[in-house]
Amino acid sequence: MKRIPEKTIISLVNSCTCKSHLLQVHSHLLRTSHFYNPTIFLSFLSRFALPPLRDLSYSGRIFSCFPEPNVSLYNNMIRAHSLSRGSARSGVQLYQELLRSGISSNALSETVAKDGHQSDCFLLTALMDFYSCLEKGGEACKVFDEMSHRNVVAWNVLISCHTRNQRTLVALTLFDMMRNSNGCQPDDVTCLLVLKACANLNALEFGQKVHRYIVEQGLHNVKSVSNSLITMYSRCGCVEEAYDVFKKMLERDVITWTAMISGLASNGYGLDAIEAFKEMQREGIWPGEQTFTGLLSACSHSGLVKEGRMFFNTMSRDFGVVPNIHHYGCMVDLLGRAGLLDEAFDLITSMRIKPDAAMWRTLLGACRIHQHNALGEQVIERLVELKAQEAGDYILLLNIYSSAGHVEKVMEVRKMMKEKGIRTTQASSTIELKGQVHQFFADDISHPRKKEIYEMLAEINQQLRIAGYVAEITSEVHNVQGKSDAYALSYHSEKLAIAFGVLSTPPGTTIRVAKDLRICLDCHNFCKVLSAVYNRKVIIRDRNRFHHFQEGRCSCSDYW
DNA sequence: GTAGGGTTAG
Repeated sequence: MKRIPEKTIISLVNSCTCKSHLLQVHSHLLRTSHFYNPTIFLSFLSRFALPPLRDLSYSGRIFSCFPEPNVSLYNNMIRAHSLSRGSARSGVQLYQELLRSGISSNALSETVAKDGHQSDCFLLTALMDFYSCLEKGGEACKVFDEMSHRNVVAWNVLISCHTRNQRTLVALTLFDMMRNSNGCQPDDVTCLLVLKACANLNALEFGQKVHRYIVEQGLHNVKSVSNSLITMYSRCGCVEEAYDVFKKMLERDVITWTAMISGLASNGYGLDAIEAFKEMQREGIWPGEQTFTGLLSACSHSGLVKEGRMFFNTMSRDFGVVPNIHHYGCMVDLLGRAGLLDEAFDLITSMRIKPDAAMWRTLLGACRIHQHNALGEQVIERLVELKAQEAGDYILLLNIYSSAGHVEKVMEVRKMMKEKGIRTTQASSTIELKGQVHQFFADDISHPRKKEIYEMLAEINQQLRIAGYVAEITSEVHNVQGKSDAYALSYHSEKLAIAFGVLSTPPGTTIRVAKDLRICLDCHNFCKVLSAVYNRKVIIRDRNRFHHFQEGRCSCSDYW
């Protein structure tokens, strides 16, 4: 067979527009050993990685067929991938190849420098994102520090790297740094990244600052920025502000509506969420999978069993959205809270999807509300089978036994936890004052104003007792290794944060507290009575659920 | 061309 010249093959490869043609050329090359020519090989890689094919997994696979890839080839592979969207994600596979071949990931930076690409901004940002995906934030920072020219995308990649790797506070700092620098200023993408960080941190004041910047820069007409604002305000418990942004938008898409519906849902405005869903259809916007997650969670948060059932049963028929694990989870939550535990259990066992740990945990929470010991034990067994049981699950089981008065069973679980070496995580509550975040743990004595805080808490307790508040200490167990529960109960982290809030804000100011675990029944009652006695709105966010306390009432249909 | 908005149940 006549050997085809290299040039011809490359132009042939470049003219291929579909995968099957490329594969034909590929098999011909393998037969003639042409494939192992690095230049031809690279043209192949690029062809697969770039539009219109953009098949990164395939280019990864043919790359791993190459018998002796050298560092330069790896570098070019990253480059080929960097020229396509989602490059860094497939870069993870590439990284594993690198490790197997004995080249360290840091060598990539060196390679890029050696090959004279250090001024290539696109390649370096792709490299940063690549490190970020590998959770190697330090390496990403290093690349950023050594970049001679940083454009706004490089900053955004850095910010996204920190938010992705649980360093949300750093993301906020970077926003300030960018604004104070002489170089590029935050753009729409920077704003939505930072707003997401604010939403996670419950950092309302910082979020408001970003909002002001958005208006100053005229970015408020960018749809994605407005969508992020809606989420930020909702996640900080400010539905009115979220609705305000929503109302002012000139054009709303499915994401806008979903953000608004979910915001209303998590803040306890179930009926408004359903109303918004109907309005959305009147405006001719077609709902998506996530719209239904928001809608069903609205029903579960507000105890709307009939409505939830109706949406769940018709979503697939009327809107073509097949229920996924989140939808089923919302239904289990909805039925469980309503006390329909058997129905919830049947729903889980009848699903075509395999239930995950979170699903069983939802049911376990319902067993705890309705004190259903037998089912609770069964659910724990399922979690053990999944090897997914966590401290929080045993605490729930403890509370199920404890409120049913099964002292022996409580001791049994405690013993089991000790034997298995299960450690509980310490809960904390945060409160933002003048842009500064204060964190409290249970029985915390580390705050500089601890004396005033404890005195204020004692005074609050006294006032609330007069109003009829009785500390509930029998049914709630929170910390197995801790001191006596009665002691720990009166100094829960949220109570300390609230006392600090009452102490340091003028009368009538809303108190906003974020808690990382769930609020207990006693603290819930405490907040209810406090909102009436002190005439203050109290908003507690525990995980993703909001509790709005006002005039002695809470927005939730049940206590959590 | 590289970054990027809605869900994730307790």
